[in-house]
Amino acid sequence: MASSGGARSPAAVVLDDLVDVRDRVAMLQTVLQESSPGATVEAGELVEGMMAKLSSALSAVLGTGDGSVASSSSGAGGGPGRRRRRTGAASSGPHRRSSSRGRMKSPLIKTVTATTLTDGKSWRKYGQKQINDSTNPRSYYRCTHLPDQGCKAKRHVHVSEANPSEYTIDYYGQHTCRDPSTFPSLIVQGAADTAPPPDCANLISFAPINGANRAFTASTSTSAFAHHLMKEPVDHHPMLFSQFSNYSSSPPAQEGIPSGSSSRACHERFMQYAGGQFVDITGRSTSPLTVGSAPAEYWPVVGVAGVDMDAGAGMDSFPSSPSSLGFMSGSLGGSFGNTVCDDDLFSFDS
DNA sequence: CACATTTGACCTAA
DNA sequence: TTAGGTCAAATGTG
Repeated sequence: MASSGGARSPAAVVLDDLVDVRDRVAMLQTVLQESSPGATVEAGELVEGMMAKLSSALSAVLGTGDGSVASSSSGAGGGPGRRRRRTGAASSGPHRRSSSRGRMKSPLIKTVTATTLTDGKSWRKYGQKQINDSTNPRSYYRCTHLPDQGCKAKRHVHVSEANPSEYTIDYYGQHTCRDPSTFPSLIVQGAADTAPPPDCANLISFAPINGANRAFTASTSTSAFAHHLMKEPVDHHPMLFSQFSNYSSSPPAQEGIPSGSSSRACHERFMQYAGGQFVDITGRSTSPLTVGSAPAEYWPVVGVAGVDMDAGAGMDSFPSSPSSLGFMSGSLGGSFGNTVCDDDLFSFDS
């Protein structure tokens, strides 16, 4: 990506990258259609999701998106102030909101199944609903930082019917907050230990947190990637510790686990973006129960480019807002560089 | 007291 | 009309 283009605007760079990725995905889709039908179904769904994601991103870049930035209603500017009287709310006019409720929601970013609800982010439950086709209720969470930072990330959680000990979590919207506990730490490391197969271009790999057994598993739609994404437990890298140790952390809130303690947040994410491909990403989280963080595809590229598109829900790992990627400052100018691979690398010399 | 969760009402898209 | 998603008062918890 912005290999040498210091002159190009970040948006342009991102746009090019997204277009490129989309094209690649399209090609992959074509290839898959020609391979075995069995594996194709899943992969096909994955590709569809990716394409949707890319389209969404492109729309955002082009300014044609749904304007997830239009935070007029979501309390970004400070949630308070909207009190709705229960009685006669709808008819009493003032409290009625036309488009700020209901189905206005961020696009689904990711669906994962996990044995714990801890994903490295701080969530606040705002509702629970018995869903028609499910025996278990669905719980609604939004980022704890919605009021103070306007973070619109949400997630829907419901107990897996197939396996009650697991949760199926749908992530919506991206985290724009700067929760220290989830502040991403990116590092490019040699792809040595977890080199994905060559056919896994644009692959992001997240290692399970702490090597703990509680790890996200791939969702139905992304299981194809799961194997690579959750590859292996990886130790945190000292250099990251030192580099980001200034961020304190607030432990992620989790169901049944009050977020009170505070500790350092050593959230680490490693990724490598080389030659237009994400080679490897590993992460570590602080919470003992934590699962790894991030569900697979967090589109770090978005963060790099600073495009505010809905990339990662539950985005524990890759806040896509430029602000939350401060340590990558300088990268926008195209100076991705000091890392292992070629021009499309994250810069850490903040 | 501050913040999180619960829960029924409200709202909107399908 | 219904189902899903959200709001916000009430309640719980540290």
